Amino acid sequence: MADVAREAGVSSMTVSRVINNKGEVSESTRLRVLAVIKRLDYRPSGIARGLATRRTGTVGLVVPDVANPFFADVARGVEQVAYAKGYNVFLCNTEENPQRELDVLQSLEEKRVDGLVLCSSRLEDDLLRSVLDRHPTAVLVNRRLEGEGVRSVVVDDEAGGRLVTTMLLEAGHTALGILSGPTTSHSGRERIKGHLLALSAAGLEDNPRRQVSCTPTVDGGHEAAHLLMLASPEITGLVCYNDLVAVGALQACADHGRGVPDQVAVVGYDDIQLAALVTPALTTCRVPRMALGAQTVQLLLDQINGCALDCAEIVVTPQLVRRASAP
Amino acid sequence: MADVAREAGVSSMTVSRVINNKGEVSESTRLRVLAVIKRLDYRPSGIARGLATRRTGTVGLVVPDVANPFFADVARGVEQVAYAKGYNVFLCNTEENPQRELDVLQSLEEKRVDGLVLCSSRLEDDLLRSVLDRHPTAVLVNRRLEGEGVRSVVVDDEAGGRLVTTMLLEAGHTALGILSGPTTSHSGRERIKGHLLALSAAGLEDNPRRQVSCTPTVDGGHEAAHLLMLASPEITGLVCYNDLVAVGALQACADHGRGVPDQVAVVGYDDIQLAALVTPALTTCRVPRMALGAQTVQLLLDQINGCALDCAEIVVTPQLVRRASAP
DNA sequence: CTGTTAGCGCATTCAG
DNA sequence: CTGAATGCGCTAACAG
Repeated sequence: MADVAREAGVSSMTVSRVINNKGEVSESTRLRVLAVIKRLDYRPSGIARGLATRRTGTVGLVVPDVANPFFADVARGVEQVAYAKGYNVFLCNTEENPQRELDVLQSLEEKRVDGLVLCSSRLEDDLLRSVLDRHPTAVLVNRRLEGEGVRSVVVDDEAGGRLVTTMLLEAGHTALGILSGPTTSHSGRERIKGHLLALSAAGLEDNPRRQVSCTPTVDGGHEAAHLLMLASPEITGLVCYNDLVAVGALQACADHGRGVPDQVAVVGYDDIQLAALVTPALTTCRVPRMALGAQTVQLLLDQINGCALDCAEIVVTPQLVRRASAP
Repeated sequence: MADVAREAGVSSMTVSRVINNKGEVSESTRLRVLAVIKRLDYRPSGIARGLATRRTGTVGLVVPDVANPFFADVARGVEQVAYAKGYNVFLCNTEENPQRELDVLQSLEEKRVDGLVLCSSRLEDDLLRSVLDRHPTAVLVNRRLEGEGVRSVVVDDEAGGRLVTTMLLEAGHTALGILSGPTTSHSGRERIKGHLLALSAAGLEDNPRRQVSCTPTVDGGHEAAHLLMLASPEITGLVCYNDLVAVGALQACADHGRGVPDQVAVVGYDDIQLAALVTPALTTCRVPRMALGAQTVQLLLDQINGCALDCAEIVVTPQLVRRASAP
């Protein structure tokens, strides 16, 4: 920078002003400085600037695993708007390991990131709170934390569950089965809640015999659907925990000689790549993952830049993706 | 840091020494300093350190799109070893846009990254060379660049093509068809080369009638396989451009009433998630994507730290994944 | 509109 | 084994 200043016959302060478009600089000197910058191929040091301004133009993104398509999409959304706003993002995997999560959080602190997007933290409330206290600002994804202004962005799985069931109901189905996945899944329970809500909203009773849990795999869905159709042959619609389960259900329908969607409608959840590739293609429910990431950084950057939003929580609603396996 | 020094009754220099384990420090003072650091919850500023040492402990990872499973896996491998070595990684998407690639490369330069992993760069040779000149060190993935020491890590698709064909040959098949994908694909051409090499190594002649190009989709594979089986019914093995094409081939075999793998063996390429989920599960060829990322940063960090490796290029070889659709 | 002074928080170099 | 002086490259706060 000193070189630029000397070559342009000005002080380094003026160069700084030109670079940052701050303060008034006469058009003539600004052009002269710009020319020298170009000629010397000068790039300001973000490091030095960071030291002087205490803002680094970086955010940390902490995810369990980028190779998981869900977080990969979130990461893409995050990177996209960060780029648009002139920020760079540090990507950190925790591998579901709390110790590693603490490690990366500490290293991000040392890197002096301006903000943090923390996805599905595995840390306990108190620990998480104390770690977050050391960071300027943070937004949580898929996790809530009571207390001072830690904002969250969460997925409304109950709404998702309601969505798919309502659609089936509106298409005229009255006997619905649900392959509800592992009983331990929190989001799974939310979806069941939504399912039941939709049922009662339509004036239908819940029939426990039509609900069966299963492992969240193709085989799990296959077997569970088989049992369900045996026990309750009147069923004409199958709500599935996720797309893999739905693919299994498709296989079971084929075994039973029941056409999809004519005799049985099948609907999945997640909208993984596979969903569009099977035959018939799956109608399913997708959480807009990229948008989720995008909204999250948006919120974060707004907060960093003082545009205080008073919302403590954003909830993202899943969307129905209509394909061939159901109306 | 000054606080720590004062509290511990030493100079800041001594604090610096204990933090970095450099220079001799008496055990007693080191313990005292460590205690104060812990008590004050002190975290050294990577920014200040970076300004003083000209090393930031960061690397840039530039990919076309993290949401693409291939690059997501690479990213995971990169992050993994970077973490192990104490580095943080900046993730940047180019969205296949050369201008954006230039942008992120510039911003990474301003962030003063210690090194760069650049995947599938879309920049022309000269431009790429000039950009790379401004960076301390860089490793290219899936791209070569003649000239001074720019190292590359590339996938050996020819070997992959040879691998699958050789396996089929060794299983006793002598009449092989190949659904070779789009003629414009570079890696596709490499695989065909490998296929032909394997054929001639086994003393078999190339039969052009048994090769047909297709779009790299399920439908493309379906149609191409159909035509191939019609024209050359003697074929007992199908080598496919990728897993989607192979799934299409599976469908065509079903249409023709030919059992897989008994009457026709089918083999895919890539090992996408779908490959293990279809019936029969696909035998396929996988490039070890995470390992690719891991090896690449490894190479990069070795170079950064002066462990001069004289290899200019690492080539990663795909692996056979044996499942149900072929021996 | 422009320059000066000072310091961001640390590590390097040299003295003790 | 420890400390003092100096500078990394930039910007904030004032002065002109």
